[in-house]
Amino acid sequence: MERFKIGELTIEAGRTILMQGAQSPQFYTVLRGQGLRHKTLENGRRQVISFVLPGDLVGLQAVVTGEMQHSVEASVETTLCVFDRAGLWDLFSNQPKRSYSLTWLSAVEENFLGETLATLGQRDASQRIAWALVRLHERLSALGMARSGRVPLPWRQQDLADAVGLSLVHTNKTLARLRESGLADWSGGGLSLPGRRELAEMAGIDLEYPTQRPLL
Amino acid sequence: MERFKIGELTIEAGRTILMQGAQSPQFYTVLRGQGLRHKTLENGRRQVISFVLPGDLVGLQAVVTGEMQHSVEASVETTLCVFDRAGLWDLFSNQPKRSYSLTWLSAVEENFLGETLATLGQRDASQRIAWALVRLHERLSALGMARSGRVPLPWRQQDLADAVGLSLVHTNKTLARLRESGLADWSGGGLSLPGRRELAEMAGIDLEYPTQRPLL
DNA sequence: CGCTTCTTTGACCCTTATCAATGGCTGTGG
DNA sequence: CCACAGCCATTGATAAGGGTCAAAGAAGCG
Repeated sequence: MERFKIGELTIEAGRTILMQGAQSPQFYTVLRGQGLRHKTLENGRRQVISFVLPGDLVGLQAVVTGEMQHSVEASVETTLCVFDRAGLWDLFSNQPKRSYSLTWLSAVEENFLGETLATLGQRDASQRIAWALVRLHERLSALGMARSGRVPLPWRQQDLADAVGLSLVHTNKTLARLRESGLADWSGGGLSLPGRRELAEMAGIDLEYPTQRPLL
Repeated sequence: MERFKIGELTIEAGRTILMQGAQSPQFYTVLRGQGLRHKTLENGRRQVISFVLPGDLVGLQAVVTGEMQHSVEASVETTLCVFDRAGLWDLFSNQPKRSYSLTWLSAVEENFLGETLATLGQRDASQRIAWALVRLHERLSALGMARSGRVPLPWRQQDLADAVGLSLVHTNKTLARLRESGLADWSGGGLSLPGRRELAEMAGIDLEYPTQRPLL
């Protein structure tokens, strides 16, 4: 793999990694950090497509499609592993295992987007929030980023709102309700879920589903 | 490619191709026909993930992830090209070009899901409907399935409603408004868009974006 | 020709968006 | 060290978009 790796890149918090509309000669893998993908519509509204965590692939779209259809930004300082567009072809030619992993990642991501779609399309406000919190907590825990049940959640309420398709105000009020009922505590950039089970049930999530991801 | 192709499979209208929760030793490519992917939630509600058209890949998810997270059904008689799970590995080992196409397809699909997400999250009812109609018309036309501007749309209003996250009733009323204003005419299983430009503008779609797809 | 499935329409109301302010925290400069 | 600016969270009031319910047409089908 080292052969295809050009180098590492560290991006400071708040900076854009890839811009919607941009072409990119490179794509990345996240080594450390957290970020988000988002898309800006013509009407000025913003949709957060997904939250980006270590192990995620970023920018393959631009390499393959020619142009990014969404932006990716770092929410905290983030370190990326850089690969070259040209290397991608080498990869497919000489590293069937690795290219398979790549497709694997794509398929899992696609799968997750399908679930997100179902959430936006068919669940009400509290279910959406519960769903997002449980999934985030789950993924971050699986990455070993939990410290006594608390995982880092460096995003703003506005980001979550844009992710689940709710207004900031309503997101805030829904979060407040969850906090009061002792199910979820998101504060100071950290999240813990004392009522993980209840939240999962509320959102209609099957907890026994450990969606694994391969590393490149 | 023929080496990996096991055979062809024809499914009659209304039948399920792949069931949510099922494992599948095969995956498919659509040769002819139309269908839809949908996901059923615990609360009984249904989300249509996407509409399936010729050239689409179906069931790669089950091969890669182990289990389908959504169902796929044929809306009209549909012919599939069948590939074997084992063949997939051969493909990656010996056909870099083809495996690249596979990833390509995945990436494009992922991209499209992102746009769908933005639609459900950030657009109102008429924008969603307009978006869906324009996109469907666009893809079907690109596939050469248009006859004097009219493309086959064999789905029910309920399917469209479940795709864009609206109720059947509201979808119906929104469609009625579009019909009265002469922008779109969906009837008798066919769709024509006299007001394609206006609809695209209403939905905030960039029409100059011909999302191409490779064939396997 | 009766049955089922799908579309259409009207009435009512609930969830969520929007608007508008206030409060809290942090960093910066005087 | 305090005042001020900026960003984000919080809260209340009001309104609207879309959901739900219910029932009546249409249309395909055995």
